[in-house]
Amino acid sequence: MAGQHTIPESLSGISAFVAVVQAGSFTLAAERLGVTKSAVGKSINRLEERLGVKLLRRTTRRLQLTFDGEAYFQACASALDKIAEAEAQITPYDQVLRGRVHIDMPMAFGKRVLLPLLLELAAPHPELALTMSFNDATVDLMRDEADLAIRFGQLPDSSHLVARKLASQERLICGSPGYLQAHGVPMSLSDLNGHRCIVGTTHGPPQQWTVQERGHVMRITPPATHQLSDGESIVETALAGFGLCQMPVSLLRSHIEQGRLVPVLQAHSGVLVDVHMLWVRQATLAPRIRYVIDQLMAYAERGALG
Amino acid sequence: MAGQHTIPESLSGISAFVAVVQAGSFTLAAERLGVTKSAVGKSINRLEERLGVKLLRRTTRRLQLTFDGEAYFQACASALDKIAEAEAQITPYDQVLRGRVHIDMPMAFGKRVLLPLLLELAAPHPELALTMSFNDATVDLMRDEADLAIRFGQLPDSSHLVARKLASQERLICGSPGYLQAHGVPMSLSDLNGHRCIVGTTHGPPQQWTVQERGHVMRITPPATHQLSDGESIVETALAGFGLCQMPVSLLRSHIEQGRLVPVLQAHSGVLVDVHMLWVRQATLAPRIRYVIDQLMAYAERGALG
DNA sequence: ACCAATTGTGGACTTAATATCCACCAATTG
DNA sequence: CAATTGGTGGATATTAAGTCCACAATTGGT
Repeated sequence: MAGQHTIPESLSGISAFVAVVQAGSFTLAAERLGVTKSAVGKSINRLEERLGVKLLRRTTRRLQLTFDGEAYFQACASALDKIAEAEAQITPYDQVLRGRVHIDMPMAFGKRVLLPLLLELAAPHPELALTMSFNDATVDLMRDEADLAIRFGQLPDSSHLVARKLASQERLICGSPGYLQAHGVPMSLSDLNGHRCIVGTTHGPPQQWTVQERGHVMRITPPATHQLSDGESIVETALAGFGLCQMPVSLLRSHIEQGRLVPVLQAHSGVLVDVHMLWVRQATLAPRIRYVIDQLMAYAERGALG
Repeated sequence: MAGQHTIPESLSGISAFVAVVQAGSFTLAAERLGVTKSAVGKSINRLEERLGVKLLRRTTRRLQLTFDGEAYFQACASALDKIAEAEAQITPYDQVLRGRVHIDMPMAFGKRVLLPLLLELAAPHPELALTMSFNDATVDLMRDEADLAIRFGQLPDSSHLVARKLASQERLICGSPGYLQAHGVPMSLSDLNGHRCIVGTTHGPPQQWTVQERGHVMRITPPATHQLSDGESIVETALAGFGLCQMPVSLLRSHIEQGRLVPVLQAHSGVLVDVHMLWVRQATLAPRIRYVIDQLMAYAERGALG
């Protein structure tokens, strides 16, 4: 975002300078930094020369900041402070990641897409244990129930949650060839009223479908022949020829490729729904959780969740 | 003030890291930093190794910050920004200081004490010209009248002025031997009522004297036989035997040492008055002014203004 | 008032960090 | 499918930084 002007010419000497001011003497500063006083002196000389001003007035017994030194010190000290704080917050990955991470996922997407990836990322760390729960409830406050949640669609925006987008999924409306032969292929959204539709339940996958008409995204309520609380079962039901369903493309792709399901109303689908990863905002996240987050982000970047 | 925890282990690699994130690629960052991409890569590897976490996910074509990298970058970028800003504010002393600096000083103190020092500090810089004006007015708003003012006593606290203490001066009450022989030596503060006193004027040196009684500092108004607007003339008048005066010790020392003036009421004097240097707060002070400030502070530190 | 201790400086040398140069691999693009 | 672009890694070179002295200056103790 910002240009390159935000990078100082060099940072060498700054540590020494701040240390000296804080210590009040070259000798003590040198001790704290674990170098000789000579080294400290030269560092500061170099810094002063680079900046073109004197920073410290040295009178053998007492150190005093010059006019410029004062201002420069204020800036540097608080800057270093900030960096030190950031470094302190970083808990290095243990050589061995250990412990348990609980991930809560949508039923179908979780089993089909995420589960193999999670097993793969955990494999190199024998002491890393995973708890994977499958849950299609759109709202899950994960009160100590999970470390990580993956959710489709719009998010409950609460300030104590962190959300990261993993991918965008297209939702498709489709039905089995047998069903479409028997009931006809819908050509417009209003045609849906003559169809059998398989939808979710109140606390499970959405009961409404998201579609677009001439670029406008809208939600419609199709005639709900069957209601199911489990996304995977919805697909199964559609496969068995009991009606149309709208589901993320990742759950349908293999079936479509093998001709067991046929997309319909393609002009009205193509609406993207985001997949997010959520976790509770906290000062320091356990390394094992950070690891899982990072790896999932890496998979997402590679398009493995598409 | 603060401990040594405020200094990060090392700053090396941080510039490179921030540059890479801002540039969005190793190659572009390397170009901006004026080094090879290899160097940048290694810098960041070292940094990651030191911190024990990966900061960047490198996928050959696209860079992405890791969880830790994100947090670390925020801290580092704003820290470097602050340092860069501080460095930008520093105008290096020109090799040759040039221009004019106007210093306004108390009459007597300025002529006796400051003038030689100012001439001395200006000597190495042939192109540095000084304007020195002498003024005993206690309040001087120096509206473009001077770059620097030196003042005794309490300050007009205005937020757009910067004040730096140069020294503490003792004020002594004294009279000439002749006067004291004629009028007697005062032994208590109340004795002053029977004496002839030489004081300042409303817009010149103080009309009141500052004394202490059993540790309490108080201001008294002595019977003002003569009023003079010029501190130096006050001393002259006392020397001539016309009464007692209270003046800073630096203006009296030589006279006392030579026996031309004798301190009285020593138990009640010894009240310190601070000497301050004042200038108008501004973002960037001209180097020549900063130089004069710094040098005067240096003299003060050495006790040359005592 | 002096001696001793402490503190910053500077020069010659040494060490260690860091950059370069090159070849290589991986991913994208026309 | 070459050609181009972007990151990595090893061997080598270079430069930056630190050490180790001896020294000068200042101060505190007795």
